[in-house]
Formats: sequence, C-alpha cells, structure tokens
Amino acid sequence: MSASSSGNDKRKAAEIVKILNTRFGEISWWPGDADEVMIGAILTQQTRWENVERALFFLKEKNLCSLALLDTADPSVIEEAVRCTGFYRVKTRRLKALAAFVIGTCGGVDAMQTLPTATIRKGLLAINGIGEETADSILCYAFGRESFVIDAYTERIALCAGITTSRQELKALFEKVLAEDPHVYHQTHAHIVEYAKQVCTKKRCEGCRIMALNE
DNA sequence: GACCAGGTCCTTG
DNA sequence: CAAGGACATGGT
Repeated sequence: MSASSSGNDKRKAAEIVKILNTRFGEISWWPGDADEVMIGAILTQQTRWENVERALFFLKEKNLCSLALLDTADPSVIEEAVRCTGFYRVKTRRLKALAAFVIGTCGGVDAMQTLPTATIRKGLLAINGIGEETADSILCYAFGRESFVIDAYTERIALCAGITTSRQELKALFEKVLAEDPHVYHQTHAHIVEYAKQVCTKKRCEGCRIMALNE
C-alpha cells in the first residue's frame, strides 16, 4: 500500500515539475547575494515578499544589508528597518542569531561553503527562529545546494495534485524526482510559488486541476 | 472589520 | 505528536 501510493506520488511530483516548467520556463526568482538571500529568508516568514523588498531597501539605506554589519548593529536600528515585515522584534532577534552563527561560529559565508550540506543544515536548524523552510531556502538559494524548499505553496500545489504526504516526505519526493542541479531546484520552487500566486491563490484551493493542465 | 501573508517557537492535552 | 496561541505589519 505505502509502496504503491509513494510510487504514485512520485509520478505526480514529476508531472508537476514538468507541467510548471512548460508553463513558466526560465524565471528570475530570489535575486541577490548570499547575505541578502539569508536576510530575506528570515524576513519573508509569514509575510508578503513586497514587504521584504522594502525592508531590504531600508537596510541598504542604513548600510546594514549584510550579516557582518547586522552582527554588530544596534537592534533598535534593525527593528526600525524591518518593521514593515511584521514580527519585527522576533525577526531582529533571528537576524542577530543568524549573523552570530554565520560570522562568529562559522567564520563567514566562504568558510561555510566548504562544509557539507547536512552540516550547514544542522547548524541552521539549531538557531532559534530558523526552521525547515528557512534553512532549506538558505541552502538552496544562498549556498546553491540541492535542498528542496517545502513551503505553504508547495504543500498547497501538492494537495491540488492529490499528494497528501507530510512535508518531510514531500521534500524527499521532490528530491528524488529533480535532476541534481541547483538551478533546477531554484526554478522548480519558483515555478510552484508563481503557480500558487497566479492560479491557486486561495489558501483552500478549490480545484485548480493542475494535473489536468497537461492534457 | 475579517482574513491572509514564501514560519517558528512554546505551551498544553 | 496535534492543536492552539504568540509574534505584528500591511494589503484586500
């Protein structure tokens, strides 16, 4: 039972990837250097990306848009810049924790790049305020690792396709299906988010019929 | 005014 | 482990 349904889920996941790639092709998503991606990964928690872009702009204005700078910055100044993303006190604390880890514990982004993906992931998850999605976003988009991001949109699209597994299984499923290429990981997750924003816009999707788009 | 947004942590049952 | 609340601003 579990073997056959997981095989079916795998086929569905592959289908989603193919359908969305045909629909959207090459798209630009989550631009910026590693520092900006990591900062954005924290700020985007439970918030629209447009608000994150404003916050990144404010951080740049204050010359604080890097983890090294955030590491030593006055928290109240950071709070002021990221207020528009909501949860601003919590997020400031999380940015500080991330900065301390990357700069202090790891000795910078370049030093981190020499570490295995699993090691970085474990380190990130140990930081208070960084969960699976934020860690995978950082691994995928800041460090170019093949760690697939499962977010609310991915879950929604999976559900539309009839896949009802846990987030953890969903992640493993896509990682089995995707080519071992960071760019493919970037694009696939970007496609899923685009599709969710454009088509499957409601939290409770009512039959967007993603699997029918290929007929 | 109600509801949601590219989550995560902490507390309870 | 699942469920519920807290964190908080901004857009529809």
